[in-house]
Amino acid sequence: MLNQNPKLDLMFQALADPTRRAMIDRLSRGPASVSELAKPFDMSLPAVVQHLQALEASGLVSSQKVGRVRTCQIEPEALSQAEQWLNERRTLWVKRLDRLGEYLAATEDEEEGK
Amino acid sequence: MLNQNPKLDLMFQALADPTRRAMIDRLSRGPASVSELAKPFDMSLPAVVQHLQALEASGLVSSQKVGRVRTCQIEPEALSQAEQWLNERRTLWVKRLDRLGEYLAATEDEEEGK
DNA sequence: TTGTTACTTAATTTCATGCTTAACCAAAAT
DNA sequence: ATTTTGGTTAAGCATGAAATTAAGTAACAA
Repeated sequence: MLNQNPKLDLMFQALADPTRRAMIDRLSRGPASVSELAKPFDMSLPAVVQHLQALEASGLVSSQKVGRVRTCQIEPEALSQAEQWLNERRTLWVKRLDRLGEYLAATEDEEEGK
Repeated sequence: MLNQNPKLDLMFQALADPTRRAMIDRLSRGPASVSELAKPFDMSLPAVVQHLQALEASGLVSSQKVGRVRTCQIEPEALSQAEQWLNERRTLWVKRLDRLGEYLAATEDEEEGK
């Protein structure tokens, strides 16, 4: 079938979870360690790390370990890809609506011209 | 802490499936009936309808039934909401990076001035 | 060197998702 | 009136995702 883009699957899947969106929200304000990221959540650390793995697998977040601390940050380019997918479809639709509107306006003018 | 916006859960969840994205892609080119939407997929009709229900539950797609034909279309406002969520976080991050860049440039100037 | 911090890995349980077939309904067509 | 078309409902099944606890490792601190 059309449009096999498995990276988008992983991105939107990652974004579907409120915990993971909250993590992205936190990271949009600056980098954070795993335990900083975990702090707001009432959830075990391994659970948080699994969410983080989903975010990294999707490419939305990256991380490096220095000493024993893993620091995470947003990958804006990946966010942008998801954003663009949505934007392209939406504007296609909207432009179609615009053309339809113009057509209707034109045919109304014809009616008036009779 | 959690779940400020459950509608976003449903939207991103809906977008995570390639079949459903292909449906949105199709609908971005204009409205379609259920069986038109189903045609490209090697999948039973009930399966297609279930995907459609996920799209409608999320608000990304709406439909009306006339006679025995259900016609579906995109809800651009919903697409836009998902788009905005991504855009806000990304631009927050990017602006932060810009400020950091300016700061670094400024401290380098100081070094040079010594 | 001993303990604490900051994760990491593994095993398990529970619940949701995506798909199927079968049966059903109601509008159109013949 | 009967059949076909377009869609709906229901039940069941296989898979995968989200969480848990328990146990382990490696860095750093006392």
